[in-house]
Amino acid sequence: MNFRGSLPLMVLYVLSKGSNHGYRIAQHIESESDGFFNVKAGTLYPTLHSLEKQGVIDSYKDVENGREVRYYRLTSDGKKQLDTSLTEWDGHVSAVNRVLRSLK
Amino acid sequence: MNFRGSLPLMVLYVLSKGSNHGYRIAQHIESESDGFFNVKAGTLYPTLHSLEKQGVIDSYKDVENGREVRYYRLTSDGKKQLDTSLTEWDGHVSAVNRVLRSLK
DNA sequence: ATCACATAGATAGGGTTTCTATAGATAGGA
DNA sequence: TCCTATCTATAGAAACCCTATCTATGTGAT
Repeated sequence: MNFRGSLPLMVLYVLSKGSNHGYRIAQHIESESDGFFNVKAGTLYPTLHSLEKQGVIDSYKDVENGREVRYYRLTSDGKKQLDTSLTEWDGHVSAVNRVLRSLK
Repeated sequence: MNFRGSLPLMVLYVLSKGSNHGYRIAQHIESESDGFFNVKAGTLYPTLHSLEKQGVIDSYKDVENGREVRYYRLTSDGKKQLDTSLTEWDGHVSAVNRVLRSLK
């Protein structure tokens, strides 16, 4: 798929709009990107575990349609991290685009 | 530095404007990105070697100011690859941005 | 009732990318 | 002569992301 490091950023962003569980986060990223991203379970869950380990998200179990699911929630560190990551993403995109417009 | 996979794209782009040697490619990317990117030798040369192995660039030795330097040149496969990579980069950026504008 | 599919979560193992660190050589200016 | 900029290169490791595989439950169709 090649997320180029943008998956954690998108996950943090989605969670900043409300706690959610893995499967739904993946679906949301897929639908909002118009199918550009295909978030596989094997990519998503290690990413969620890593973000939790970093302390930018935490999790709790809840019941959804009679089934136990794990909800993820942005921590206050996660909010700061999201701001930083958004700025870094914009900086990266505009830097690449400057190079790709050079030498015209 | 975290190039997020954009270094090969920028290298191919720079070479599409004319053959060049490693050190100059790095300098160009650094200056045109206004210093956002710091292209270390240990990142650049493995990338160049990898692109050459893929056949999208080739190289030859030349003399520059009385010194032997290795020039890199885009192959015809490299031109196609550059087009593909540019399209993919634009697609990726707009897909991420769609997700980052969602749930507003 | 049972079969298929969507939902939900997880890990193993590997490949690619990028990093830091290190090495070596030459040209030009002080 | 020595220092700095130029120029190329590899080793080793960390980070990131992939595919593949596994388990389990709820729901709708047949």
